[in-house]
Amino acid sequence: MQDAPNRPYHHGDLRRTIIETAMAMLHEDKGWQFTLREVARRAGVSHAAPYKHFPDKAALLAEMALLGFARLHEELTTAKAKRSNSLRDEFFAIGRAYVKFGTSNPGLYRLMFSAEAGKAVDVHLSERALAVFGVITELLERGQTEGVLRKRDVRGGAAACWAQMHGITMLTMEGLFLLEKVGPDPLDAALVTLLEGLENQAVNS
Amino acid sequence: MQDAPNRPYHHGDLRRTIIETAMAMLHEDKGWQFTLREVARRAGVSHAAPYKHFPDKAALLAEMALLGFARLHEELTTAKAKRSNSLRDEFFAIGRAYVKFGTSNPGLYRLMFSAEAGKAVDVHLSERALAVFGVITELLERGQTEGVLRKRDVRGGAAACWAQMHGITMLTMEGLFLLEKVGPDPLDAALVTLLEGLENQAVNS
DNA sequence: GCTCCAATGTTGACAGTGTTAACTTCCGGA
DNA sequence: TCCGGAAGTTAACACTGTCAACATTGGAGC
Repeated sequence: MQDAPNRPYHHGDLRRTIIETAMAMLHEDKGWQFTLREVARRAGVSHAAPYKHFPDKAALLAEMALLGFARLHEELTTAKAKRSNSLRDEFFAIGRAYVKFGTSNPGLYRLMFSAEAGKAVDVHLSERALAVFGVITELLERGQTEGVLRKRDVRGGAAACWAQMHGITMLTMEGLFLLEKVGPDPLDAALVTLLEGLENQAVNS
Repeated sequence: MQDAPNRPYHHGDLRRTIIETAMAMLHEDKGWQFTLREVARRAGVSHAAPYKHFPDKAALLAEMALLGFARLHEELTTAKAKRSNSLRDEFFAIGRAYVKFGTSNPGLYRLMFSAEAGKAVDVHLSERALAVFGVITELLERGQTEGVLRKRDVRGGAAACWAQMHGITMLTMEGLFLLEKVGPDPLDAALVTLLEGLENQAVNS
């Protein structure tokens, strides 16, 4: 069932095909726009076929956004696993992985934070999106118990981290971090500043 | 010429009318989308009339984005002027003003950072956009010479500030700063964290 | 094994969009 | 006075998202 390659059913499992095709188009067209009809065309079905699987274009977008959060979460956790040394290393690893995800998939990242309808809130309250947020929260908690970070409402700190990473990612994606404006390595500069705002000043090696 | 109120010419000065109408629509429809034809309709002209003043819809958008940067710059400088006390106060005043601008004009703010075409870079290199960035840079420089902020490449610090404010603004606008996730006052928490990352730790009252 | 249902896919249509070309109107300078 | 060109209009083109009516077909129940 999950292996039959050709056309096991009527067409094959559309739904998956549609999502994959749409993802691919999101990747190539940097404009992060794609049309439902074009997706259908590439999938080799008629223009109305997608409506048998998604009530709406917005529904497809929402599903793709969820998928995006899953992938982002995955990348963050693998980045975190790779170096389990100091908290500082972990912090930078996660930060860079986050930004890299955005710059590697600008269309998808955009989608995740627009959602083209009042649905944004729904998507971000989903389990998968919260998992991403959880990675940050967890890191902060660990830092506080270790005494490396100053003790404070973790949620506020997480908000700061999230906003900072999101901001850096968006501005980088858009190509707005121009050398004249922002110096040679704005990403690291921003991460360092953020980290030092979180750190416990007493513990300074 | 610049005062004739009724219909001095063929219709009046479209161009301005078009921009104003589009701005108004951007304000009401939270979807930050508007159609050129609807703009023309409201302006009382035919749907092709705007093309005598703008080669493209993108051109209109770009012009509106520029206008947005001018307004943002204005708000930041007035916020800065109001309290010229400590640098810390000024910092918070500017930060809050920035975020407030975004949340009060979500459609416009979105537009300023999307620009719907490769034109984003052009817009952000414009004089007006750079002026906004200059407000931040200036603040940091002042802080460094006063010794309140630690000495470092100002451009990096400005990048951090910009990213942080942009991130906070976007997430707030989108309604993603949900209490459960992020605590009671994420805006202040983020600003405090940012500021303390910039501060000189020796000078701590 | 046959029958019928419901899921899946197709065709054709509708309203609406951005954009362009051909046409009309009309102001201001020669 | 006349006329060029700017400003506005109309009509069309190729699209889009969405929906209703129709066709196909795989599998559940007899």
